[in-house]
Amino acid sequence: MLRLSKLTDYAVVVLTRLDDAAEGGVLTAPVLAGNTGLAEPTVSKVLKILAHAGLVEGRRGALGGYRLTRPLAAIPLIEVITAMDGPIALTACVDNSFGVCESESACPVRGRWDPVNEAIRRALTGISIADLAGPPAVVPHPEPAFPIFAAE
Amino acid sequence: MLRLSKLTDYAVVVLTRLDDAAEGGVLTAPVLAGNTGLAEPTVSKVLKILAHAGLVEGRRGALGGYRLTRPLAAIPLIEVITAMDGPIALTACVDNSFGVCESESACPVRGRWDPVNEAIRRALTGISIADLAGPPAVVPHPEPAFPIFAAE
DNA sequence: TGCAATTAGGACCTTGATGGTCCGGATTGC
DNA sequence: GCAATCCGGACCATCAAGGTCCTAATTGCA
Repeated sequence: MLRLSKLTDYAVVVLTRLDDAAEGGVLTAPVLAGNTGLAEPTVSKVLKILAHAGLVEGRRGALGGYRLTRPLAAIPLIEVITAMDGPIALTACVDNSFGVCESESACPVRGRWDPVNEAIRRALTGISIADLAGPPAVVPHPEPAFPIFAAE
Repeated sequence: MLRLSKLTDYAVVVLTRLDDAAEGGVLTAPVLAGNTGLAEPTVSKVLKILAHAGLVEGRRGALGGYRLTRPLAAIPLIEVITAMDGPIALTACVDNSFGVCESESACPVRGRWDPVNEAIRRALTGISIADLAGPPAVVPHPEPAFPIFAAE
């Protein structure tokens, strides 16, 4: 499906909600869980990963919480995806690790996926979380009366 | 990881090998399995899916086999990915199917993934299988002495 | 007409990653 | 000292992907 994980989706949602915090203020995981409608442990997990990637900052103790380290506009989408899902690599034999592919000599596309990854990487670098969150422009889903999408 | 399935990888390999067939000639699944180093049932599965998508054509009976319906250069990568992995949709709530997301009203990125999908789709449309298979240009993997890539 | 080769279309099982929860420890403010 | 909160990890369940196999349907040839 070429889909990214739900955690990444959650991460984007949490990040946008985290933007609601007052200047310098922090939001706790339970509060964010309430705002997003996600389960609290899940939100915690997402925040921990994001904190590890340096996208958010956690402050412990009473009055603790999380806050963004940068404005949403300064966070490219690819950074969130990389943090949550790991590096973009469409196939196993695409990174420079050899020896994993038993039919290496017979493989005609060896090392050929790199440009594809690059193309996707470029496409994802130009989009920031702010682009995803807003502006509160026209919602491209004007009340579809029935599901157009054919389930896979 | 934002990776596509192995089957898709196999599909690309099989397609490029299928290109080796003489003009109008066909290759059987066992032969292709031998050429690619993949297991025969797996190759069969891939070919069946590709045939269903109209990318290859199967001919039954003795002297049967598979052949390409188009030259590799006329097959965009995205078509293979769509055939093997299904439509490109990064998140569950991205297609026009509603009602699956319980926190729909609270979700600030609702419908916002579409441009992302579009960006990726565009990036993948410009690449053909022929681009992946060849030309037999410089291999971008000149014998790396050690793995540079940090395993996830 | 019968037989062999081959694709077509599934069913089936196994395995691994993902999603999600929980617990103990460390830190901070009151 | 106590309560609130993050931090780090372990843990388990679920589900889709990967892979194999079996039974038709079709085709060419003897």
